[in-house]
Amino acid sequence: MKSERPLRQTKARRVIWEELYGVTTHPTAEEVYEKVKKRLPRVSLGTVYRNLELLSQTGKIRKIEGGPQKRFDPNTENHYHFRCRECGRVSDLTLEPVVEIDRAVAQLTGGSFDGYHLEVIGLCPSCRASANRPLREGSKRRT
Amino acid sequence: MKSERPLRQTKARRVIWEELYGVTTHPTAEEVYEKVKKRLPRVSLGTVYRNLELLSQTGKIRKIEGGPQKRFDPNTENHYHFRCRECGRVSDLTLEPVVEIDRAVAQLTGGSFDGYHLEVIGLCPSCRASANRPLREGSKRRT
DNA sequence: CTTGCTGCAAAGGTTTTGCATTGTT
DNA sequence: AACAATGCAAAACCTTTGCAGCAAG
Repeated sequence: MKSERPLRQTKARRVIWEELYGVTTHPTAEEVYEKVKKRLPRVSLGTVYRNLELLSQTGKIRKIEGGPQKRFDPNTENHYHFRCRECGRVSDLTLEPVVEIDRAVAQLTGGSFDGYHLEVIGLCPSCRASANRPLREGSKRRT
Repeated sequence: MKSERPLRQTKARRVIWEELYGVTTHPTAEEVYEKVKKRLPRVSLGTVYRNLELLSQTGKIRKIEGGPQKRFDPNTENHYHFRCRECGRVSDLTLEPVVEIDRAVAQLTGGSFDGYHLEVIGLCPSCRASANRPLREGSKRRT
């Protein structure tokens, strides 16, 4: 059912993977691009997008949709996310998987589903702190 | 903390709400626009976007992010969604809220969060059916 | 009357894509 | 030598926004 591809090992691909591996910041494509560019100055944004897409299709990373930009997570294990409604940053919710979710979802879909995504929305500690100040300027930009 | 607005009752606003009320299809802004245009031919996409945003800010509808386009749901009660990885359509998962989720999330965030969204990814029955056919053509377009 | 709302169109931000060239296998 | 992958730039997509006129309160 699933055709396999050659998947050549190229410099760009390797560096993109290396820059993603181990980080817990869930960077956007743009952020990955900036990192990679420091090591491969001639890399293009398009290449970064193409590889992030490929990597997530082959299951090596996870694509996180839900905000204005897609984000990418090298951690493909079953875990949950917290998204700050103010700055847009995504962090991990490190709790052990709620077995009730898996059970309920499996029952509901008759067992046929690829996976699920649990995302909690709130104010991150940093933004909560600045929210208590008089706020001199509107905080609009998402980072 | 929350300033209230006048919120005038305009024709566009009312029709947008009426077209959304009661549907379970989680339409995109474009889809709402198409519906509304049949009753108000001069309505503009911008107006639809502005009102959908306003309606979700005032809590009358729910904004569903997660795909290439935002979708809108008149059902603001706590419920979960199923998204087809093929056609992109979103349907409701009608199970009673998994109390364990609320409990776990509350514990994890120290009780401070706005809400959460559980989205299951899989193949909808319709797309599963066509996936079993020889498939003459690639199915790319999201609807 | 006041000012929020609208239509229109232009701009904005993010992601995708066509094409000639380069790099892997 | 084949052909996947890249860089570059243009295009595609979805959403937001400025502005002048309209309309709800």
